[in-house]
Amino acid sequence: MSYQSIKQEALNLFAIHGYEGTSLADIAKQVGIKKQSIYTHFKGKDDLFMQLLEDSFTNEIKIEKDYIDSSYDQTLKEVLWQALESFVYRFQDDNRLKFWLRNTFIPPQHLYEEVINQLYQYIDQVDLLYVDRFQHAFDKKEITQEPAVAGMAFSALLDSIGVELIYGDESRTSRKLQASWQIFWLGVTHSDKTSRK
Amino acid sequence: MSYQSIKQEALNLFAIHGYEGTSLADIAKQVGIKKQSIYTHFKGKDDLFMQLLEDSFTNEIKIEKDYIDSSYDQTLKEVLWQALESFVYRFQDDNRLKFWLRNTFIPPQHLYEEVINQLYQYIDQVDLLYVDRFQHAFDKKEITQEPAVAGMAFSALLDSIGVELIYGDESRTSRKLQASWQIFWLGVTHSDKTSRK
DNA sequence: GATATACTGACGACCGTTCGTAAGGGGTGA
DNA sequence: TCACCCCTTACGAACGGTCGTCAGTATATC
Repeated sequence: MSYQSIKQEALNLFAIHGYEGTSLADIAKQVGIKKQSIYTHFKGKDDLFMQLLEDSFTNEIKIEKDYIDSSYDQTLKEVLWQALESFVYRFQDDNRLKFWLRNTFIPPQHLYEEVINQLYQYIDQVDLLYVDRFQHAFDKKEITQEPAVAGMAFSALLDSIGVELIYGDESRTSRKLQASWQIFWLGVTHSDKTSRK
Repeated sequence: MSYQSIKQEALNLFAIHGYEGTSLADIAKQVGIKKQSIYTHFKGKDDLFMQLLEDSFTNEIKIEKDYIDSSYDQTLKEVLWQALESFVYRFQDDNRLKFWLRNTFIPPQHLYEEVINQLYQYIDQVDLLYVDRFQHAFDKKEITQEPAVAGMAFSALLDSIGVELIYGDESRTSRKLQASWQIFWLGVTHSDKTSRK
């Protein structure tokens, strides 16, 4: 079924070259059809793009939710580190995450509203998941810093790894991940009571 | 002189809409001339873009260097916090930083090599500046973690703030900056003993 | 025959770029 | 002072391309 093929190839191309950098002719060529045939399955370029965005949104939310929900019997340290590792792995292995990151970061101008709307939904939902998980760890005295603060800092850590992944230098990504993680974990488990911001 | 005007307006547009999202006609319109007139001053779109990139590169390097060089009599904590604040301020105030971040993050495909080359030069030089500064602070026992690790972690912090700035939610940027900074500073000053400062 | 799918052909719009030309100012020599 | 040339700057017209899109048609399946 070329409906799926079109989606697959479009996802790959949009992930690498972005919306403006990918033409319908490029997509059709990858699938092995003519660009006009895309209109049999989609209303147009915007429709195709938005369907992919919604798919990715649903997919990313589900992955995060499943992972966090099934993580309450592990230690927070394990959970977070694995989350970081799987983030790196999925970025390199699967174009869906790359598509999501790239096109929410730099959306096509005329679809900005709709894209950013989905992005904010995603951020809110994921943040909620993490805050709950951090609260749980805080109650179990795994961390000493407030769950909201620790959650925000972890979210920032994920962002910075995303940046590094897009920049593309693997060894640098690895070093930065190691360093950030080390400092982060020391920070959230800090025990000096006299310390304040 | 419209040479400067073209540069100025092109910088603004490239910063907001990116390379592909900005046409020569758009730039010319902002300046108040026709698009053909741009060719009086520049070889073409690529030439204009690359000149802006080099300007921004030089500018960013100089700002960082001047700031770090003149910071050795302040405490590291002050220096880093001010660096973060001025990063946020400059991003919102001046399009040059926005241009630099956006177009090194997502460069036009056919200029990828040249752009990424400049970016790596920038990263290397800035990292060097920071590592030296962190080493200085380490020697003065302002931090407990290794300078290279602390520097990397701080660089990651900057990246994550950059992401948040581009996402555009101001209150969220502020909260994330606060949280990340708090965790970061606790992390780099972490000690096994529960000693007061 | 109805339906789903993919094609040919063509469209208007916009893209970056080139060419020839016109306007303006400054310096020069008569 | 004036006429001349040069050089910079800007523009109209047009080029070859690519873009997303649409209408009409052919083909295969059931």
